[in-house]
Amino acid sequence: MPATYGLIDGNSFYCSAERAFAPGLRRVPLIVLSNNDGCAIARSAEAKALGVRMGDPWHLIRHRPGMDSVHWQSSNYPLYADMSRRFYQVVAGMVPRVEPYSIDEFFLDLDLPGDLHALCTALRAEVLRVAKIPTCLGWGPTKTIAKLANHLAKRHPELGGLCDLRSPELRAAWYARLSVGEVWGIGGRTAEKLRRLGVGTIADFVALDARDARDLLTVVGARVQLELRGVSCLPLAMMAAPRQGAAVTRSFGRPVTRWAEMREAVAAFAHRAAEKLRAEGLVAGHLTVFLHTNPHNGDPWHSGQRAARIEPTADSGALIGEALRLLRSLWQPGYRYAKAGVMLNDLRPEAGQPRMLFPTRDPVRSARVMAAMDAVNARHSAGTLRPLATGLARPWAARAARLSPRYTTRLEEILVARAW
DNA sequence: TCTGGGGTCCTAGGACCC
DNA sequence: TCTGGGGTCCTAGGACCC
Repeated sequence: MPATYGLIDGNSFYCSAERAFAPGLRRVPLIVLSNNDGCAIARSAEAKALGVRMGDPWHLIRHRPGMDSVHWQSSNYPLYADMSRRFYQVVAGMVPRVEPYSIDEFFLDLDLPGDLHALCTALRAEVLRVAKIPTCLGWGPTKTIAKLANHLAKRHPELGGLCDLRSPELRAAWYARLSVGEVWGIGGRTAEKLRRLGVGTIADFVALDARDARDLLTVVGARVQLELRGVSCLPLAMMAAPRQGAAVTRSFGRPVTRWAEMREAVAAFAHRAAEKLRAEGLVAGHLTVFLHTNPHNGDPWHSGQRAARIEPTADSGALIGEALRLLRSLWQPGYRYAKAGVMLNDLRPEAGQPRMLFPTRDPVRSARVMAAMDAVNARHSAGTLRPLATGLARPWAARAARLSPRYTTRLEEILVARAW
């Protein structure tokens, strides 16, 4: 187990990714909106200074004073995924043991010889130079402390983007000043529960009797407490754990009221989920479909969810068929549906699946058809070939009014971008 | 008019089974 | 008066994370 864990993450990662290819965005307050151009999910420092908060619905705050200087972008996940890959390559080139934690964060084993401060400074500079992503880096004896150190590096610019929490004395000083809700794994609900019991700071929480921590917050909270005390419970996992599920869920660009539209949307979600499975060589033995109306706008509420065990498969047609069968039992006309989704679970490797005694389709033929479709879509672009059930016009598709070009993965979009 | 998507883990009651 | 226990699966929801 490493003696020192590090955490490096990108500052306002999606904003930084947008700015990497659009110098004109570098000096303006910038936000990136969630799917459907809904909420602010990334804000540049300038946008934060203007009071845009994480998760603010843009349509509710855009008319506030000062907001007209804020530039917004639709989210562009292929771009961010590619920027993340570049970020990772730089990090992995300088640190031997790296755990990808999220699209913009990596845990590091910093149990390395030499001047740690100098290494971390060089790492940040190299990520900025090569991947064009500004970062912060924190480190300490456990992952939870590294996460806290990273949080401090971000919150306190005077630290120069770096924060070393290896010293117990330094940690104690910060613990006394910081709210327990700032700890990784202690969310708003838990922080409020603790506050009502007189546990306000991290120092209060660390001083809590271990049995009380466990009784109050289960094993999860007990582990957080141990980690904050400097006892490492969370190892570095360089290999990603096998995924347990694959979900495709979307808010619609406008309310869906017609069965034909809902059927097409759910078929498209099932097809996309099937593509995710095939990309990883997995099949699913369990499928869930859900739908619901808008919980925010006063529309009559209706929601439903239905699941079924299925013959393990990654075949788009088979999964669409199962999804639509479940959807039919959920559909109630007369409602304005805002969102639906398909979730696949009980995933396992396709290879080595036992042969069904009475298969309902020819598995060899299915695999050939899917492989051919995936190959065409990889060579041309996603959605070039797809099951007809997923619809042509797609009136339910999410809004994305200001999508940046996929600078790093689509040559034709760069050419369009240059013509701007 | 417009309020994200995709994960993980945990809990709880009811149905059903042996 | 006393009315089993343990397992799985289902639906639903809560909490947390990015």
